[in-house]
Amino acid sequence: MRADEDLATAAARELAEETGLRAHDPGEPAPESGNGAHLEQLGTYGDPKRDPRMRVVSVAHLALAPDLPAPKAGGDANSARWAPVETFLEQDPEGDQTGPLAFDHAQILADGVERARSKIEYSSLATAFCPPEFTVGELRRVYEAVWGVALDPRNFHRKVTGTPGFLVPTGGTTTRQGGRPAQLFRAGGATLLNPPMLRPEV
Amino acid sequence: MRADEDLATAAARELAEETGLRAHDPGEPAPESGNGAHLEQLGTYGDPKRDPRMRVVSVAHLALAPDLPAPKAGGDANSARWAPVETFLEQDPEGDQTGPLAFDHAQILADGVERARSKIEYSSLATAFCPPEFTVGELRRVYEAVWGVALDPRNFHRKVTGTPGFLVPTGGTTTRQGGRPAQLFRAGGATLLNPPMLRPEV
DNA sequence: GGAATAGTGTCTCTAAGACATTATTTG
DNA sequence: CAAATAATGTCTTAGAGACACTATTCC
Repeated sequence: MRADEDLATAAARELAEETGLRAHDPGEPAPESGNGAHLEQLGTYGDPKRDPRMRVVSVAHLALAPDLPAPKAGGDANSARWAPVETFLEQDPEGDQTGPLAFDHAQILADGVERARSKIEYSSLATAFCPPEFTVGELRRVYEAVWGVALDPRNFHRKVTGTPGFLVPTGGTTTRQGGRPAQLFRAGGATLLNPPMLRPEV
Repeated sequence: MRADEDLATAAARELAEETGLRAHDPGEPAPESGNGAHLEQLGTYGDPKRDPRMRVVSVAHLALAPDLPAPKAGGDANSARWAPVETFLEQDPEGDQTGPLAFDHAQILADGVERARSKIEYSSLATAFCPPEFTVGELRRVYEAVWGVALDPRNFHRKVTGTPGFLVPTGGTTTRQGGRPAQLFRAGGATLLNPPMLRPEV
């Protein structure tokens, strides 16, 4: 953090420096220009033994974004890259604790994934994973990817288009390959979904 | 924080020093002995201007407890006392920002209240406001107090007793003044309510 | 008996889950 | 036409909201 920075400002700056993603303020919808990432504070990790070298207190943040520009080398993280979360969250069959992430970062990542899974149930935040204009099918694939389940396309369509303020039709349609064109939507003003979209029980 | 303390440990120690409340680990049910407070991290506040005197980053915690022992003077907070949240969250009709709490503490308190209101929807955490054994009516009054609404006693009874793992009858009954004795329950093992108990829309 | 509180039952309506069908494009 | 994807419709059932009634205590 710099001397004149808020926590969220510092997180947005670091995110931009290492990934090129520009974050917009939470609560506001994604900007028209696209590439705007939703950024929110996740939690603070301060166990005195989490980094054996020295006492470090980390304020973790979670970003949701539709597009992933090539990460920029340099800055704090020379080896920044994108990877699926499963790469780092697989249960180690041996049971030992040597995962691919340092310190408690696997726990932080798991907390972030759970936050995302939980938040898209009760909010319209899944649209943060979509470009400014998107189809119902694209939004459904966001839910399916985040939750790791398959959803019924017909019930999903009925649910999201029936929730007031969730989706606003732009009038446009997609040109696709081998299929009926889909209506385009953008995120509506609603931030809280009522009733929520509960993930199916396992 | 002390050099060997986790964030939660330090918060629990400060809470005990100033209020006498003993916190138990989150995830675990309240201890039999009673007086155990649920404690969880709320969020971290680090705006460089939040305290004009110096740069302070505060990790706020939220505690839920059934009993409120007399706060102990001494320690950091000489004037510790219990008060209803409304005392500090009333909207100032004048519109100026001079509330009774210092710095951004009104915002932190508002965030904590919203966290509590939201969490008792999807979890069995409302039992943290109850003593080890309690009645359905007591649990209902917790919901009514936290949400600030009136709930239908009959629908509430049906809902909470019908949710598996939420309540476990102890067999005992209360002795009351002028009314049918109520069954006593303790918190069951379930932590997540499915389906959730959604607060009524306003 | 009357007041007070606890607990059960019934009806209605919303919404989710399962599933069939129609619509519109490309090749 | 076949294949692919989008969109709408129907039926069933779980569960929330509204409301009436019965049960058990103290006064």
